[in-house]
Amino acid sequence: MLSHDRVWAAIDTLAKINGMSPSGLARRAGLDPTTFNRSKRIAGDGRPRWPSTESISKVLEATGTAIGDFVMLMTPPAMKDRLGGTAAATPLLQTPGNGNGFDEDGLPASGRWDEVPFPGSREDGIFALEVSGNSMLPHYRDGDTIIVSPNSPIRRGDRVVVRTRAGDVAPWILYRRTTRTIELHPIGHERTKRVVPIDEIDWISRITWASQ
Amino acid sequence: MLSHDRVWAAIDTLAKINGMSPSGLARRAGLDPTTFNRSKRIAGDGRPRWPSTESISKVLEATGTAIGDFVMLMTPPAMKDRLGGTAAATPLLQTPGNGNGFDEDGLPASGRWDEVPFPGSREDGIFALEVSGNSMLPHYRDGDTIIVSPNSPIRRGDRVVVRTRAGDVAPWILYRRTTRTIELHPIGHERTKRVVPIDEIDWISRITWASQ
DNA sequence: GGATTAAAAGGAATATATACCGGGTCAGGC
DNA sequence: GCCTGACCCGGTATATATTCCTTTTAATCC
Repeated sequence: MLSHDRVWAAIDTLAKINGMSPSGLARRAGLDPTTFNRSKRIAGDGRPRWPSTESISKVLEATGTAIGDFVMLMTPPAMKDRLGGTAAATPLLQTPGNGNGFDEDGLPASGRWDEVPFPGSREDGIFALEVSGNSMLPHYRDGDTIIVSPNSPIRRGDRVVVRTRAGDVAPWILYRRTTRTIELHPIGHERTKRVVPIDEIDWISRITWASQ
Repeated sequence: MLSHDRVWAAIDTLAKINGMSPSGLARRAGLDPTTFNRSKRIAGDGRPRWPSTESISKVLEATGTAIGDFVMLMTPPAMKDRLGGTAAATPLLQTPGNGNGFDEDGLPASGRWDEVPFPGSREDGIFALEVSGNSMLPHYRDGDTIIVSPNSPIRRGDRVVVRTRAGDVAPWILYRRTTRTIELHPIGHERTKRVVPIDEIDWISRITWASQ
């Protein structure tokens, strides 16, 4: 989905990546420098104000940013520093579930990440998680590596990694998705299914591969 | 980037996917049914008119569509590969079990192979198999891709692909290996374990990855 | 400290997208 | 044929984003 604050956050991040302020970014895109002012993001009556699609288009054009990259900026695990990155190794978080390894934006915090040889440039936003414990047998065994692709579209039945606002990071099977909640089924036998309100979800990313 | 006609094309496609017309989609999203009319997409003076970001957000919300899916709809060759990454091509055999497609060394013979985006050149010997049928649930589902690496060392407990002299190609779990026989356990519930004499084995290769 | 510059707030004017309205077209049902 | 409903066009009114302008704040340089 597309939320008001994330669109604006993505614009701020895009400006920062390109070494500009929001007003500088607007000017560079041929817009009025005040277009992205924080004071223009919420109307006087509290109603949220959105940037127009055309303004977003101009900003992408001006910075040479692909729409997919912009989506990454809106998606927390899609990190800003990946935009211009060149490295090809995939970050590996070895101890999922403890809520660490990610910064407050849900991005992998540097310093806590190892790397694993798997294709996928930083632009893809792909990262890896190492499974600890055997609670997800028979699907994943202790030590298995799962590859997470934040930009892959997610369909019902897909295996996903979910991070909650509480900081839990765990694999699930996405079952039912409504506008307010998502239903997650466990991978493996030891856990039970959950119905989680959307606002408690930090991010969801699809699991595309798993080591055997 | 984000172009005017692609945004509108994506809205049309999104409507069609959900079995609606553009006006029906607008109504469903709580917008005026004429919002997406073709007559509203270009102003009288020829100036392009864009849907607002808020309208796009409402449409995604109403159809339960992720922003990533919408981007895919905007991308002309709606990339079908669900890998989400850029990767080299790996030979893919789509109909395992027929005994063909491999040369006498057990490596993929050219001419009969499709390709799938996964890293690994033919020099690595890496190839892919597409799972047909659900006999290996819950491990592999119909359509899953498994990556086979003939040069990886094999240990007990590993998941392997075995080709017999009879020409069968199938995934197994390697269990016990003696000088004369190997014991193979099934992947999934529908099959039973086998003890196979070594001389009936054409080759064994380890499964290193599986698409999810 | 004073000058300069960039950034941002806040208000008014303008530009642009949406809502609303009436009418035309087309397909399906009676 | 006639009705109904969905869809779309074209015009006007309204809502909303942007522009333009002025003022304030903050950082930098002299």
